[in-house]
Amino acid sequence: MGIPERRERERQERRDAIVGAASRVFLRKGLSQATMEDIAREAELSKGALYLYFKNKDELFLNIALAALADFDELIARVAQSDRAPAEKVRELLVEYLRYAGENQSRFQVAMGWLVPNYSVGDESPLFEEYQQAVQRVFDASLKVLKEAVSAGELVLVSSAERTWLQCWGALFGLLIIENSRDEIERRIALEKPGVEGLAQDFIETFMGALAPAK
Amino acid sequence: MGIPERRERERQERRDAIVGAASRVFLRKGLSQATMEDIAREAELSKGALYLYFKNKDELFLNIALAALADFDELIARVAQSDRAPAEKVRELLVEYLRYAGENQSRFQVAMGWLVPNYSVGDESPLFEEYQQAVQRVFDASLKVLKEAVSAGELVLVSSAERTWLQCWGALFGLLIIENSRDEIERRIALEKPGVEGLAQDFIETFMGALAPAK
Amino acid sequence: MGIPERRERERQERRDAIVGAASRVFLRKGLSQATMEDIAREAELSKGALYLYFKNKDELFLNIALAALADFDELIARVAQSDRAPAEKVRELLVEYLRYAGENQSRFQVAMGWLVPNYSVGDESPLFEEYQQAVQRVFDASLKVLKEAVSAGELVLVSSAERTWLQCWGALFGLLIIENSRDEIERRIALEKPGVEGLAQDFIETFMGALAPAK
Amino acid sequence: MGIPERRERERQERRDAIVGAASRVFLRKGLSQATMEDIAREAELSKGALYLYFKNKDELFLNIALAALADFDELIARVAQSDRAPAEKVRELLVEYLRYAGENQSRFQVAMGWLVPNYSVGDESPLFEEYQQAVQRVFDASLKVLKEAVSAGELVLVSSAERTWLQCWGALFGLLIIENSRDEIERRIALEKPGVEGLAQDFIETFMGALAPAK
DNA sequence: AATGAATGAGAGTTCATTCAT
DNA sequence: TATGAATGAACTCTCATTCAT
Repeated sequence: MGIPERRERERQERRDAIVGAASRVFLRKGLSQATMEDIAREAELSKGALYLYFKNKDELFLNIALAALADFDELIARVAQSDRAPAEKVRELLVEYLRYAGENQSRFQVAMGWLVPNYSVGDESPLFEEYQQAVQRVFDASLKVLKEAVSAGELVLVSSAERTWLQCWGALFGLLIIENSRDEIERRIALEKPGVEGLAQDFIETFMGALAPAK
Repeated sequence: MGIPERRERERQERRDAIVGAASRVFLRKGLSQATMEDIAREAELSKGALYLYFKNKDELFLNIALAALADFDELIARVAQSDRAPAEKVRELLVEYLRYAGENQSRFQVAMGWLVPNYSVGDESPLFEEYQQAVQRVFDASLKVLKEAVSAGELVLVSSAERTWLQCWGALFGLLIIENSRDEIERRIALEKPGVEGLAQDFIETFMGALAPAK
Repeated sequence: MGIPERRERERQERRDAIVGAASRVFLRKGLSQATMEDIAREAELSKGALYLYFKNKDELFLNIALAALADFDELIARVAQSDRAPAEKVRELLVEYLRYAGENQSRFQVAMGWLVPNYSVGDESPLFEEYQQAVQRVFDASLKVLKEAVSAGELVLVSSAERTWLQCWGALFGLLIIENSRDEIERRIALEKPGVEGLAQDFIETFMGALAPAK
Repeated sequence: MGIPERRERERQERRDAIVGAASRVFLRKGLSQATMEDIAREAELSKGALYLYFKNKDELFLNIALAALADFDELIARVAQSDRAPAEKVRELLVEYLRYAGENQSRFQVAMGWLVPNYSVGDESPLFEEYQQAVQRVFDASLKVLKEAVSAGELVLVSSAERTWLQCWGALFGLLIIENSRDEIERRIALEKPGVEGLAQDFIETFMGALAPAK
């Protein structure tokens, strides 16, 4: 517990603080509208200080995305190794996914934000490839959970596992966007309570119901 | 059909051409990264000319969204007035919605883009209120179609019509985003054919199936 | 003499004005110390306007250098085609070179400035190759004039033509720098009149004298 | 030899090490493009430590120049006090000058760099006057060596001693720049071997030859 | 009505300098 | 004495908007 250790720990804390500040700002404004000035202010630092921790704006973004994807890796592994029945694992995976998205709104949205045109990042960064691989890895690992439930005969698909999974993921993605856009939506549509809350959660039931084999 | 009429007609045509050009550019680049220069070039006009037709970039954006919403008004009315069975109207509505989204990708994405943080526009524009009202109008009109099918006993819902409709709309929204982000996805995930195509289309069947009453 | 012609002419004039302003600033401050702001102010324009005429700072610099090198091309061709005796052409070339350097101090210094470490320009610009080739062309063309005088037996060299030429060029380069640095030098050394004026001119006589064959 | 003495000695050694590191960096990158970070890394120190020894970047620069000028003082004195013939002292001085320039490329370039616009330093520093005086002193001392050779009748000048000396110095300056810019030159001109090497050396012979009286 | 040159605020990024430790 | 994190001013470059023609 010497000085270098404390330095290193503080450095890591500061990095994390920046990542947190940046994801909040990215969530609020979107990648291209968020300025380094905004992020610095949110992190209560000077603009220049950001560059002591991240090479540039793209790498800051990619680090956030990678952090979320690393969390997914872990989440998926935890579910896969649990001792539930295969079909239960699928449900558990979806539930955990939503829980994570709810608890880490900003990080989650940033990680998934590339689906929207102007989020896209230049691919020159050396981190970009790492990021691509992480997306693939997460997709594959979660797909594997579904496939095992199918192999076990616990779920029945109408199309390929990949396509089914994409459909589920895409629908949840849309529903999460809507849940997260509550303010924007309420500025436009008057809704009865409970409004948009829990939409994605409900979808899981629909989805699992549709895959359960007729008894 | 005097000269002022022709003038006015030509002015409107030019406005439409700009709206078309702008939505293509917004689709390609996203709202904040599309420049007025880009739009002018796409419209084969000078930058300055854009300002003769639209007060600023925000109003240009809002006009696109309003154009799409006007198309929806028409589309919904057409379906509502058709002589199909109520439940069929719901299916028809969804199919038409997707068809429109496919045929007018750019206009559609722009109109729906406000759900995503970085698309959001300042709300100072006088057009903004008009836009809000249009969203509400479209939502209500389409919701009415669903409610009629429920009243007719042709569809059975587990939760409120509003909520069901939001769920359907949100899921389709996510799936359309994914279909439209094919390139970005393929940069990250290797997929077997047919990739992301038709995901939303398939979802309609799932959705309608879930609502059909047990016979 | 229509409007487009006038536009084009004005555009070219503006370009030239910027080139002039930029070379004055580059001369005063050096490439890396001169800011686009400085240049804009000198040209009585806004910063942004510079970018309407030149892609970036490097290309602005390279355009100046290329303009000077084009002048050299012409100058050398004019001397080479004159009907003087070969050795006289060499002297003429040097005299003209100095005259040009005197009359276009800033442009000349900028074109030659790359010999000094921090003038150096990134070599990514497509203009850079053109620039390299122009330097080579000027060097070769002027060297040819010297070689002809040698072939004609009018001059006698102790080492290779290339090396002799480099020596002459290098010495003149140093002397011109000193002449152009009069202010800096006078801040440091008290000199009798005429100070540093005409140093390079005098050197030509020394140089030509050293090459003339003993009779 | 108490503790304070050792302290002082160590401090001076550290200063010298920084001066050495800085001149290497200045040589590589030029004054304005060398960063304090670069210098600190080269000196294997932290950025902050540089400021314990030098007030700011300008003073660091001036210290390098002063160090070189002090070396020149010594060099000139050594030559002046040797027991050679006066004309030989002149040659010796030039040879030693080149030797020093070759062996201390970086220090030399920095000391002489003020002749080139972009090296120039603000003249607010209190060291600036000292620097000016040192330049004058070196120039006068070396000029005296030339004058003695002339008085002794061993050299014959066509113009004033001062002017002759400036001419020699300027030409050598140009040639040394060229020798030191080998890389930049080779990026632009294809030269036969030996390229630019020894150009200045050769010039000394030409120069001395031109001053030797006809026997 | 239309142009496109011009503006100027503000973006990302760098770096000399300061300062708590 | 030495560190290196932090600052903030200055840099290059972009772009929505204006305006003379």
